[in-house]
Amino acid sequence: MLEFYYLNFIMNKDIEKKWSLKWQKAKLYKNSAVKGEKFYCLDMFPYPSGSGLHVGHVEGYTASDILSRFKRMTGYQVIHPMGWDSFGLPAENYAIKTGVHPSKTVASAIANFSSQMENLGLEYDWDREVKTSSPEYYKWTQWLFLLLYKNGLAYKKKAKVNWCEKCSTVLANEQAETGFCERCGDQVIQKDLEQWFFKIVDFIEDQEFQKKKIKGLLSGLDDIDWPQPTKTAQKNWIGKSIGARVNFVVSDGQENYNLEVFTTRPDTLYGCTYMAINPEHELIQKFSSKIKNLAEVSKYIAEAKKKTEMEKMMAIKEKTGVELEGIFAINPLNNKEIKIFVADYVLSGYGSGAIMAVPAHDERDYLFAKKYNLEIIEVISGGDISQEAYTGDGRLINSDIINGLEVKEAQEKIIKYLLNNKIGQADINYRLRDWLISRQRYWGAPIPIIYCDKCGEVPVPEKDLPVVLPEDVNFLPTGESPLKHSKSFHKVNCPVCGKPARRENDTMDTFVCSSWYYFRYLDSQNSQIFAEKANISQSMPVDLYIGGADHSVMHLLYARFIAKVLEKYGYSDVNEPFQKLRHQGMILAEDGSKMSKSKGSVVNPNDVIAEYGADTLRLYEMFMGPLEDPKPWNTKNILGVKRFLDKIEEISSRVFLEKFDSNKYQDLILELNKSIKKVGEDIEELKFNTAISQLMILVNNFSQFEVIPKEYFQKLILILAPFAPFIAEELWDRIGNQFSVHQQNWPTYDENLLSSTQISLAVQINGKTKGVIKIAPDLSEEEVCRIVSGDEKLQKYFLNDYKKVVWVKNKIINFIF
RNA sequence: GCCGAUGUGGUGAAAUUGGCAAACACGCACGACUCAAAAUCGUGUACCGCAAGGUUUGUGGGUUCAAGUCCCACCAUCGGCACCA
Repeated sequence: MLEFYYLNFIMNKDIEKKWSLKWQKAKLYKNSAVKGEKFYCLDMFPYPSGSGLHVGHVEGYTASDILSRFKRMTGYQVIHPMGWDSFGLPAENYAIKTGVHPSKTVASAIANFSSQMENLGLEYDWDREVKTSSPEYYKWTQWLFLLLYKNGLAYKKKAKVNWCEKCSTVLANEQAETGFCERCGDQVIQKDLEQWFFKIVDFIEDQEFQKKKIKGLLSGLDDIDWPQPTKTAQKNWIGKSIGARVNFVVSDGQENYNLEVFTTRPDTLYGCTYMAINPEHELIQKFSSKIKNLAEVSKYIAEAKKKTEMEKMMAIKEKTGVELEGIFAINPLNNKEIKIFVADYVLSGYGSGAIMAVPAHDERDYLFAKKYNLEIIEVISGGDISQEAYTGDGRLINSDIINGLEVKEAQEKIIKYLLNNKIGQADINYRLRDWLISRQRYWGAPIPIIYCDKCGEVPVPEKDLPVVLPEDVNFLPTGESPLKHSKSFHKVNCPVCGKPARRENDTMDTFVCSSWYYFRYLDSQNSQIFAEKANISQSMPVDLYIGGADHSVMHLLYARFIAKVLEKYGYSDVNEPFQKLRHQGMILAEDGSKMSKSKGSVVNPNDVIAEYGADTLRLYEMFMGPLEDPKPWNTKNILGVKRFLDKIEEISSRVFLEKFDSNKYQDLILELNKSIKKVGEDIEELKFNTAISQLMILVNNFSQFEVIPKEYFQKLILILAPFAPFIAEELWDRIGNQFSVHQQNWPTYDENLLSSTQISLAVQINGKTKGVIKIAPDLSEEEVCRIVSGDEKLQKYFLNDYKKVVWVKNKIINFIF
């Protein structure tokens, strides 16, 4: 008993510290010496925040850690790196609040994160570590920018951007979705600014370049093993619409103007009864002198501009607009004059910013037409347009040349007609826009462009990279880029003519930094190139990428885009960077809601480690449920896995070496073999919860024996090792084995033993299970029938003859009466 | 509104992918050890019933010898998107 307490005492902290020091010294996880197939296991690298690792990080990182360890034990050369997504707004905002320079807060956060990771026993290869805010890293982020720039994929244009007054910065569409700044919650307004864009739209479809076929962002999705919802989210985000462009003539009776509109329903063109343009459309300027009610129109436009996203959302049911009196449009099919409205339900960034409205067959146009008493012409039969718009299929009516056709045929015929008469053509539109990458912020990678009075926009020569982020910057937001006022930063001469020039003030979106980091891991020290192509060929693609579902769209889409750019220009030969992707589900508070600071329901992994130890935390999080499901935290349940580990430790004191009679251990041997198989298979499929329950069953088996042969116990320790690396190492040591358990091979199991074991077969009468019989595997139907009819308990069911037997070998026998 | 996911005991969950529903844990109850408590160990624990037996995977229908699993309709919860013509 005394010994037992002693064991418990030295568990946890002491052994954890002891072994992690030893592991570090031994550089256990460097795989350079190992032969065998590569396995690239990638975690989404964290943003090193001041609050440290979250239990959600622990979940994903433990999962990849278990798999990496298992893969290494089964002979793979595992690449399992970690790094820091250390540029970005949070560090800068924190700096603004406290006055402490971001480089300092980031450095201490990284120190904290890495020590937490070490405490958790995560086996990263720290020689590969990258930090996006270090000049050695962002040099290559800038190089990447230049690669895109040189190939016409990075360009500058004036654009309406989402602007947050409080943060004094441009926000990506994704960061301003609600109409309020994602970071500070302030209202987002629209502002016209010169901005840098990456041409992501060019990579939506497949392309050919120098006889190479580059698969696009859409078709590439077919080749990868990702959660279907994530693929669908990407597809929807890209938002491909197939339709036609139609030429409308806009006129005031004298002067004509050609206006093309995009539609997915060219078949409904005869039902077009008005046209609507967005409030910023150039048509208004063009005809300003001809619009009779210009004052009213201007007022509407001004109001529309002021609308918050919130009000716009409310307006989904209540459409507004103003007719442009004095001008009209002509439907090119029937030359009918139709009214033109300015309406804010028409988006400026999509298509040409103008629509042909078909109230009978479009819900939005229907609402608008009802409100303003506009004509509604039914052109597709099948609905009741006195009640609502009909968007389904049917035969065309009131449509001259396409009357009687089905929707699909009508579309084809109309497109042909448009083309023949030069009034339109087939067209495709995407919801995805080019990627706005400039930020008027300090804590990011500077955009490597120089402006010269004489030579204009000049890219920084590659030899001058990195363009170092200056330290002498007042990073308090002023409405302009903080870099604008750094003297040292702008002390530069034009690389072309040598005259004094100025640098670009903007920095890059942090998503640019995180779009290529998985390449850098493969050659993190290289100062000549972002990553040697040979290294890339050898190690890419990533075999498993684990990270939160919150990155389903942005990060993953941008990373795929950049990978495709690198492939196109010959720097890599992978098209899809992440072969398999899995998300860890969100860990919720005990009551099933999101963990929140204000409610005080956030669980700090440090506390759990302090109380129960790292192995317990790892095991608990993996035992909670399926990796991908959202799961509520339950402090009580931690005890279950804690007891399980204590039990193993207790058993270890009963391990002995002497000769033994294996016949006494038949059941244990069988369970051990079963477990080696099942745990291995479950890890491979990321089903850690069931792997652990099998380990528990096995341990319960062990605990029934007074004395336990070392041979068996050490196999248990081996299959436990990926889950609970500290305790496994400690017990491996205690039973007298050489350091380290983490350098051993995964044990093998006896397939013959498993397949020759008796199985239990369900016996059903009329489809209901009435009993179970134990039989040898692979018995025939006749033999099983004989056994069943001889079975005492089942005999009573066989008073009459049965009509039919359903026999599924090794599974079930069903007698139908 | 649209898209997606989920729904199984008091709780977290499992179910070889159409073949014994509730494995493994938590909790609870009772018992052992203890002066006592904690810890630990043992037994029980889906529901109804003393039992034989019957019922049960959000609801209603269907396919099948057999449905938690497949099909149809509906309901609830969670997550994402926001007028993309």
